[in-house]
Amino acid sequence: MNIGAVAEASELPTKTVRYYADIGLVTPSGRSSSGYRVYGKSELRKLIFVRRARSFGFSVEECRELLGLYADRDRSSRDVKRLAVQRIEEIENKMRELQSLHDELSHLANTCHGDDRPDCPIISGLAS
Amino acid sequence: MNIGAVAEASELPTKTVRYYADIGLVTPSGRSSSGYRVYGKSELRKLIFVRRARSFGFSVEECRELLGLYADRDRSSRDVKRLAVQRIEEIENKMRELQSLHDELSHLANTCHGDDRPDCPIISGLAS
DNA sequence: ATAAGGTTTCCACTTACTGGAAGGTCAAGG
DNA sequence: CCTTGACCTTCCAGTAAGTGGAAACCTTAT
Repeated sequence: MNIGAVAEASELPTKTVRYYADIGLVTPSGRSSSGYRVYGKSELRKLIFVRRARSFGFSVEECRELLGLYADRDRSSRDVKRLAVQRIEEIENKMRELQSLHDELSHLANTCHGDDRPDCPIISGLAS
Repeated sequence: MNIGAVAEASELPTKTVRYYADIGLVTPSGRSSSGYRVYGKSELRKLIFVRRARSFGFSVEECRELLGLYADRDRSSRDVKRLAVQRIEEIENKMRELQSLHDELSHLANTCHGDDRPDCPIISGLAS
């Protein structure tokens, strides 16, 4: 598989696949005679894994760690669970923050008449 | 006020205040004879405004726009409300995403025994 | 043979700062 | 008067995770 094919199969932009190769996160299995990156099934699986893990909010470095655990099936699941639980807590914090942001902002927006008058509770709310 | 004072008063890092000056978001009212940035009450108000708007998720460029509206009290509140409503929708989208992320991830974490056994549903869940 | 499209490398740009180095300034204490 | 320490200046570099573009090479089809 060339980079375009593996990019499509993994649902990642070509640029991103190349970037992952550059940073050594998922390296191609080899190069063609003309220098094209060549990927196999196992790299494809890793790329899909990374895409999903990234969408779960794992950082690239965490993906690297996860990929290490993934590759080494002798590792305990404890390490993996630790990472996941940490992520869950971060997500919960982020959601709480967003909730209060949302509440404050919609309160302001609701009290704003949104017409041509210059008075705006959003502006004064932010300023106060 | 020197930069340290205005930074403390606005609850922003000095570096950030300097950065805002560099990008022309909040420029000091002048410079002292020795080249120190000098800030007045009006700049302090703007910095506080920006800090709050940033904490609401407005980008720096949106802050610039907001600051323009803020400065020009003849502007209608429609423009401001438009920005705010847009932000609220983005926040709601983000929260929905986070919610499904959270649900999926906690499902995986809950089914993971988290012991020394190498089998891990999180890993296989991400891989599938 | 040529055109289209895929691939290569390299470099710059993005967001919103943050850290650090080298050096100038200011106020207080000895 | 001198020094010390806190504060200030500019400039350079780096962060995360890519994205965009340019110039040139490769492959495939017509």
